[in-house]
Amino acid sequence: MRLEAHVRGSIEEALERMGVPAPHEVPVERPQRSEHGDLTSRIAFPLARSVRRSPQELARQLAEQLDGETPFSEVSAVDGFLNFRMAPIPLGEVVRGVIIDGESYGSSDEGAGRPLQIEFVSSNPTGPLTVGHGRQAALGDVLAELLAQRGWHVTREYYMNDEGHQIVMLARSLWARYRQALGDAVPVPEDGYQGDYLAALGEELAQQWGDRYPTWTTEAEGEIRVFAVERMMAVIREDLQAMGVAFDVWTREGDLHRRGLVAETLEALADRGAVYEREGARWLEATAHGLSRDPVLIKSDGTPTYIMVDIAYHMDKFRRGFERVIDVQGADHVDTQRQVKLGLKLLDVPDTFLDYCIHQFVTLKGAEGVQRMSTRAGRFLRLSDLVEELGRDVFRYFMVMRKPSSHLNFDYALAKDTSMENPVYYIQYAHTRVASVLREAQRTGELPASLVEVDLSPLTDEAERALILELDRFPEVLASAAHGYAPHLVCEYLEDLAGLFHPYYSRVRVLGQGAATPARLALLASVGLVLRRGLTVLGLSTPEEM
RNA sequence: GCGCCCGUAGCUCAGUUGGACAGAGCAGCGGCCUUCUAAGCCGCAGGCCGGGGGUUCGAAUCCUCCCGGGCGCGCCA
Repeated sequence: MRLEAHVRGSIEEALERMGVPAPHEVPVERPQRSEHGDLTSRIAFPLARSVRRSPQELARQLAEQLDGETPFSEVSAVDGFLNFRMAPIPLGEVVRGVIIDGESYGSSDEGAGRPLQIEFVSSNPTGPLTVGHGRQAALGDVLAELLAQRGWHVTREYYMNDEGHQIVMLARSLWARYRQALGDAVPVPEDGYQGDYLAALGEELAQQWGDRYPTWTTEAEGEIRVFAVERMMAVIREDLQAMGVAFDVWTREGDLHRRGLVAETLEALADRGAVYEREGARWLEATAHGLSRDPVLIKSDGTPTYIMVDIAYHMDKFRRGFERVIDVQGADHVDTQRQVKLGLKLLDVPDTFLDYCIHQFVTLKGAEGVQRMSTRAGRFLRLSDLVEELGRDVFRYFMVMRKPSSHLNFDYALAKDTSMENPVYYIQYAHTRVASVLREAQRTGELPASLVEVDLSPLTDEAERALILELDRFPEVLASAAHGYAPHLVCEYLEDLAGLFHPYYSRVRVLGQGAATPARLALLASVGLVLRRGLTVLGLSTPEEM
C-alpha cells in the first residue's frame, strides 16, 4: 500500500469516529522539510470552519486520535498541520512493493487500453531536422511513453506535408542546384531553400538526368518534387532514428486530398454556415465564435490552406477511433490551434478530443549571441550532428529537462563538455553503482535468493528512510508528468533520487553488515529498479557499468 | 496596438490543486580516496521570487496595472 493511502485512510476513519464529515478528497502532501514528518495533511484548514473550531484545535484532536495507529510511529499537530512519521513496517512494504511490481512499478491502467494518438515533429520534408525539432521529437516520444505507462494504447504519428507552396519552393530550389551542377548560373530563389544540403542532391540529379530539364516546367516540377520529398523524408527518418524515435504511422497530406477528405470537410463546414466568400477566397467564420480573426480556408487560387487541411486531417483522426489526440507543437502555432479546435467543434467533435502540448523554442547560446534557426535560410544546426557528438542519452535528456512552456537554453559548448557535471551521467552512475554492489554481493554469496522475502526492519537510518520515501513518490511523478505533459518532472525526480543515493552509498556500507546487508541489498535493488524505470521512460540507456 | 508564453541565487532552472523559515545543479571558497567505481561525498557562502497595488488566516503561486524578453497577428506551413 502506498504511504499516502495509509495517511488518507486513517484520517478518514478518525474523522468518522469524531463525527466530522470527510471532504471528497483528503489532502496529503510531502512536506518540504523533514522536521514536518514524512507526509503531512492540511485537512484541518478546510474543515475548521464547518466544525466551528480553529484549525489548530481540530488538528490537535485528530493527532490524538491517530497517534496510536499502527502505520505511524508519530502523529503530531503543528500550527494546524497534521504531520505523520511512518513506522518501519509500511516503509519496508514500499521496498517490497517495488521489488514485487518490478518493471511495472509506477504504471497504471488509468487509460484502460483506450486509443490515444500523439502527433509530433511533423516537420515539412524540406530539409534535415534541426535542434528545434529535436526538442519536439524528444518531448513527443517521452510523452507517448508516459501515456503508455498510464495505460493508454498510444500511436505515434508523423504528418508529412508533401503538398503546397513550400514543397514547390523546395523543388524550385533543387532545380536551381541541379542547373548549377551543370554549369548554369541559376540562383536559388530568394524565398527558396538556401541550405547546401540541396547542392549534393543537385549534383546527383545532374549525373542521373543530364540536361533533361533545361527550363523550369510543370513536368520538371512534378518529377523533382517527388524526388526531393522522398530524399528529404529519408533524411528525416535517419535523424529520428539517431535519436531513437520511431513512429507507428506516417500520414501524407497528398493522401488526404486523394481520399477527398479535404473537400468533404470543407463542404461539411459550409453546410454549418461557417464558411463565406470574400476577395475570391473562402473564409472560416471564426470571429463570431470569439477568435481574433477569420482564417482563410481556400486561397483565391483555389488551393486549401494549412488550416483547412489540418481540420480535415483531425476529422480523419476522429473517425479512426482515437479517444484522445495530443499534438505537440511549437509556440508559433497557438493561433492556428484555436482555429483547428473551432473547426472541429463546428463539426461536432467533442472538445476533449484534441489537446495541444505547446512548447517554446530552443535558443542557442553561442559566441555571436542568441540566434534563431531557419531551415529556409540554411542557418541551422543539424540534429544528427548534435546527437552524434553528445550521444543519444545526453541529447534526449537535455531536450526534455525543462518545462515545455519555458525556453530551452541550449549551451552547445557546455553540453559538449559535460562529463563532470552532466545530470545524465550523475543518474546513470547511480544506476551502475547499484549494479556494482549487487554484482559484488552475488560474488560473495551475500545476495539472498529472493529479495522479496527479506526482513526489511533494519532499514532505520534517516538516509534509508529518505530513499524509501522517494521511491514511494515515483508513481505520483509518472502520473503528474503524464497529466501535465511535463516530462521534465521525471528528470527532476531522477536527479533527486540519485542525489539521495550517492551520499548514502558513500557513507553506508552494504556488504558484510550482518542482518542489515540483505535489507540494504533489497533497498539498493529497488533504487536501481526505479532509476531504470525512469531512465527507460525517458528513452535513455541503463548502463550496468561506466 | 492586440493575443499567448516567460521573468526565482553570478549562470541554468525546480517549486505539486494558495500553505509551515524559498530549493537544486553549475560556477566560487574549504575539506575527503588501504575498504561495494572519487564520473563520487562533506562543509561554507550566495535571494525585497522583475516592480507597485489588491484578494486571503496565509501569495513565488490567484486578480490588476507597469517594466523587461520570446512567439504570433486575414490567402507560408
